[in-house]
Amino acid sequence: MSLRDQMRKGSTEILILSLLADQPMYGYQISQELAQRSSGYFDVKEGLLYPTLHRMQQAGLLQSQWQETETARRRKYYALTAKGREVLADQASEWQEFMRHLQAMLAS
Amino acid sequence: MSLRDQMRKGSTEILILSLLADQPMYGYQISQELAQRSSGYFDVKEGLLYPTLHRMQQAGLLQSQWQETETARRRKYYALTAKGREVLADQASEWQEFMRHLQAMLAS
DNA sequence: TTCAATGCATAATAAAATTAGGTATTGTGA
DNA sequence: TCACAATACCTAATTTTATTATGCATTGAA
Repeated sequence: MSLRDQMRKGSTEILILSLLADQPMYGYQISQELAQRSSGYFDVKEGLLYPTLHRMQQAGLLQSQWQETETARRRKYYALTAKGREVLADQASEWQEFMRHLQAMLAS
Repeated sequence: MSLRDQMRKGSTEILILSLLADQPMYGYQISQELAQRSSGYFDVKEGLLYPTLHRMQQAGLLQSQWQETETARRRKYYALTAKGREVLADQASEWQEFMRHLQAMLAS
């Protein structure tokens, strides 16, 4: 595993939660948006994305809904639940705390 | 695994490298120093610490040396190698980049 | 008409964490 | 004195989260 891959461990959930706070999205769209908004930095592979979405739904953070498009291509849209919003707020402040501590350690 | 534990994934190496940049330390001291300097935030368990130190030495980032104390308690001191210093610089900037991107995603 | 892109998914494996144990010495309070 | 906490090293079994590699199906473009 590369250095960059390794340090991204654990950030997948907050990224997804953060994205979905804007609006519901489907899996493929989530991966595209993450890459686009980070200029390619965040690149969540499918083998990680879908299991993570399923796990988060199982945990009650997301709800999903199949939607048919005009072109008959099926998409499963995910949206934050109330619990998902709570967890987003919690995780965001936890990440801030983590980054603050890490910054301090790197600075000294 | 708790939320905090999860997000600390991948940060162990940079923390160790960063600490040892100051001075050589032995394993137990490393864990104590990390906890103390972060007011208890960073708490690297022994089951992670020692295998990590061994792996980093294997990778040529650290060199170690047994030292006997006046009380006959043995300590294995670890010090950064030249390669370890390079890797520290690399990882530090990678972490800065990661945090910058994550901040951006959380802000939007 | 083939091939890239879209869109979902799972399986096998790897890396890094956890908990739980083991060994041994030293310092301390009841 | 003597049990127990702290110091100091280590490994093993397991869990979590990542990777790569698949599979299936539809759509769009060269």
